[in-house]
Amino acid sequence: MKPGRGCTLRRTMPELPEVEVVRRDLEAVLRDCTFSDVVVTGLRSVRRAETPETFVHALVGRTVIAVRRHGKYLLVDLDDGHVLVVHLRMSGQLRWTPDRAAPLLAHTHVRMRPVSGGELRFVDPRTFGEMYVTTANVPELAHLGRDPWSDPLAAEDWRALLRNRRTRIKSLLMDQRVVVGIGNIYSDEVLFRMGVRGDRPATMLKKAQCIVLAEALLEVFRDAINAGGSTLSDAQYVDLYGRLGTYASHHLVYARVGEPCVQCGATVARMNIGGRYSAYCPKCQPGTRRRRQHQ
DNA sequence: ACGCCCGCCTGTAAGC
DNA sequence: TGCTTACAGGCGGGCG
Repeated sequence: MKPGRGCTLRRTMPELPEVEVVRRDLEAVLRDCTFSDVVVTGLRSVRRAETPETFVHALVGRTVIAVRRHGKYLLVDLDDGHVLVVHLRMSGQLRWTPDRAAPLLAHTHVRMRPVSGGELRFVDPRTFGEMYVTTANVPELAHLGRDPWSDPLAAEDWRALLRNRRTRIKSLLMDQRVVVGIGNIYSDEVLFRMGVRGDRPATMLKKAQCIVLAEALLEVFRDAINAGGSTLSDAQYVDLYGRLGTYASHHLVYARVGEPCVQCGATVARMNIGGRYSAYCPKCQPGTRRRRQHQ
């Protein structure tokens, strides 16, 4: 029997705003640092490397030039032209401690030590996250689309992207080959502001809705970054220092299933789109012909 | 070529 | 109260 859970959508995985918050702190901490020592205890976190030693050797003695971000990927530029790529996926965290003797959190898989002291730790219970060192052009990320924060899309850009796309709009927003950084939380939040249900075909978006999309996405990202990102009840996402993000309290639909819509009072509902749950307001985000059968 | 769906994992909480 | 089990999620790869 299928359990009727009312409280889904409570998982936080870092999306663009959360990764940007981490990037800023990470750059402040790592810039001009030279790694003296790297300890790998979780093999899965460095699974792309031939061996853990390969990963370690690529980092030891290297100095960090800058820390960039593309979508949900962190890109740490090294002085030899290589790039340390970090993806937190579902449950990964980067944590900084000035004290190397500080107790390790459970699921600490990689520890990176700058000459100047302190320690950067990669913590990841589900081990979906990973890190690897690659060449400057980062071929692994060549298939990814534009970053809508560092390279914002205008309404016309969105129109061009959505044209002739039969994909459901939510799936398209979350398709990292099209634009990077948008996951379940921020796609739901933006779709609510657009007044569009996530299962509508992307190609059906009108010009006015594209204008809202362009504006709402930047506004939501800006507010989320300023709030330190979204941390939900699982407290899965925290920043480099373990601090929680407060943007979840500003969510209008995500993780609010069963609660009244802030705009119209209708009950926030959920639907499955491409195997992912989506929260939406049945009134503010009207569907097409189909009538809802229950409730 | 493009859409869709599985597998990877494990903490959590529903359900007994 | 305690045990079992379904489930969420991003992404890569395989399938249709």
